Amino acid sequence: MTIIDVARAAGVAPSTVSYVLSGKRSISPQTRRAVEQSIRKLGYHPHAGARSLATSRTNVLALVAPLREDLTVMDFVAAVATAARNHDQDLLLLTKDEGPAALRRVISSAIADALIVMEVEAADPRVPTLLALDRPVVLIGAPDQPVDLSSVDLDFAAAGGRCVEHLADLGHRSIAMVGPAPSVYQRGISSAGRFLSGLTDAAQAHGVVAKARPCAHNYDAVRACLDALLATEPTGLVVNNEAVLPTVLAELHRRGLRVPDDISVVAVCSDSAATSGAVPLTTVPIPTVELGELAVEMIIRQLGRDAQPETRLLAPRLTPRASTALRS
Amino acid sequence: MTIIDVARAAGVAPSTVSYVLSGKRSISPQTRRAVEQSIRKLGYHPHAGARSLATSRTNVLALVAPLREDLTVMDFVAAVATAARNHDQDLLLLTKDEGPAALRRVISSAIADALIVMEVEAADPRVPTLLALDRPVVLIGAPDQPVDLSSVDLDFAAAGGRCVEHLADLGHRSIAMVGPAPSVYQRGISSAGRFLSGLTDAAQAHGVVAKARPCAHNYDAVRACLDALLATEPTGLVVNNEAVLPTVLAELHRRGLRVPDDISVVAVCSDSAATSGAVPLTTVPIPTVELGELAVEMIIRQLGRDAQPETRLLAPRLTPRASTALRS
DNA sequence: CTGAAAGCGCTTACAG
DNA sequence: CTGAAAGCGCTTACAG
Repeated sequence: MTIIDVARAAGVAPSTVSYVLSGKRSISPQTRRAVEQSIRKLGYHPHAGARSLATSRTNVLALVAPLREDLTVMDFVAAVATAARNHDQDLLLLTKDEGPAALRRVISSAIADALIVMEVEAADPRVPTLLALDRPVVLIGAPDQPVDLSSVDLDFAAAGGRCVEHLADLGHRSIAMVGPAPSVYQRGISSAGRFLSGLTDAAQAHGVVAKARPCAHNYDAVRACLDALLATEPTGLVVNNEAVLPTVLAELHRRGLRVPDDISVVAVCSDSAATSGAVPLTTVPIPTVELGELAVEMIIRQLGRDAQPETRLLAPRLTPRASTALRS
Repeated sequence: MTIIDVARAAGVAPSTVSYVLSGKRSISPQTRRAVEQSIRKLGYHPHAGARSLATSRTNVLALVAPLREDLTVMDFVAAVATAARNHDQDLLLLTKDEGPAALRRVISSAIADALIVMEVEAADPRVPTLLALDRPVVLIGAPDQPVDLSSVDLDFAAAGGRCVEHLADLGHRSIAMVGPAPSVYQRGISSAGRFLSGLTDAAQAHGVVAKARPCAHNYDAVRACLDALLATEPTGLVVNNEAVLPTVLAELHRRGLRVPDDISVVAVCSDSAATSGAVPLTTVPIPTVELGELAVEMIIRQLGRDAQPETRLLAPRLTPRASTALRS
């Protein structure tokens, strides 16, 4: 089933079929109709390899994702996959631990046209490769030190600030934050640091006392973290660590702290995590759908003409729910 | 950077480079060395499209996944991606909601060689397409009515039985089960039904009273479900619904039921969910890594010679932890 | 508005 | 053990 079969069935030359498909030159209505009918009747799909050989374009985007158990990562993968299809691109999935060689391979072999890379760390060994590739690249998650690559991210500094502002508006004067695992800070995932400094700055600006701690993903770490944070009896708690969120809430309950009566809680998490517990949580969601769509749009734009690297930070939005209340 | 450049650099014919790469004929050690050196020096990667055009093989596997917020789905995607790379295949990611047309497109366009499809439902519209494609297909999750396609899955009937057996061994005589959402049963995801009947059969065999309820993913549903299940004061609880697990545990605590003192809990969930709360949970994990590896192996085998469709159900393993104890 | 043909970069019979 | 050449199925200048 090739373009020649379609051409024969429609009584035209193969090149005409090609032009009907690409729309790159004007075709008489009758010819177009005949060709389109043959295509449909024969169920013709052009051979991707042949097309890629002729055009040096694959219409495949590669997404490099850290494939761990993490709902936010899952959300991003889903968002990028959907956005890619909306732009007539297929999505190749690469795992983070394949390293720089996989990026070279996929581009040099013309398996994909461009790369979307999640969670690029400070001093990430993939950055030099990404730059050398000289292909469209968009990072999801702005890196610590700015590199000469495009990226999209939530404005985590503003998000940290927004959480403080919300609690301050409700009269809270002492707040605490459960952060990501220490390893996240160490690896230089900048969102963690930016959230923290946004929170700290806003606390200062609002005259609020703020205390922050990282928190690893296990029960003992959660207990130790809360022991430290609750010592000064904060009335507001910010949780920027979706993995430990259920455990944090369970632990507050165990300690006799009612939400929001004794302590207000605002979390950075997905909507489904926010609404599955007894108390619906006030959240600043990570806009994965918008970020995925934006990343794909930027890649597509770069595939057209070569654009300058740009960084787009989306403004956070806070969804108030029942877990935050006026300080009693 | 083509095979001709490599050939020139090594002083051989392009076909020789090809044969060095494929190992399909014997090459003198000197020639081989020269070619391999040129390949490395030039950083040569064969053009995937050209290769696919010449061989009608892409070395790409397509995975059709339901991209919702679900850690088990994430685990499967990660497992299949890793297994694919271990077999020198790349992974194209398709979403479940693209439907049958996407399957035809990907195969007819020679974008991928074979399909791994998750969560095929009873009367799934994709099944006829999958059969008509006449390409290697492996389902992850055995469908309700057996179809003429290969599949891999956990033996959910045995898993349900294993949970009962474990609780019965500990002296429990009345148990309850929190099942997946009603919609899951309705859609005919067979794992839910098979788990339930395995549990029911084993209960009968062990002289245990068992009560089961589906449970949607929100707080009210969890409360209603537990209201119904706890009315008869079971001493053992089986949770086959990872999404509501934290909420179920929180709700038990709220009702003053201590785990495992008042009620033993065994869950079907990932290890990370099992160990993040106050009480480490006895679990029957879904062996996503093994299933993903198995699915890829079966696909690769089918790509070689055409094999008969086969269904492989992996035996469940139960990991005892602190959430189950002798009935007091 | 349409066609004939070169060329994209591989693989693999065919030949030696 | 190695090479020259046909062919895979497209696209796109070139020509009319």
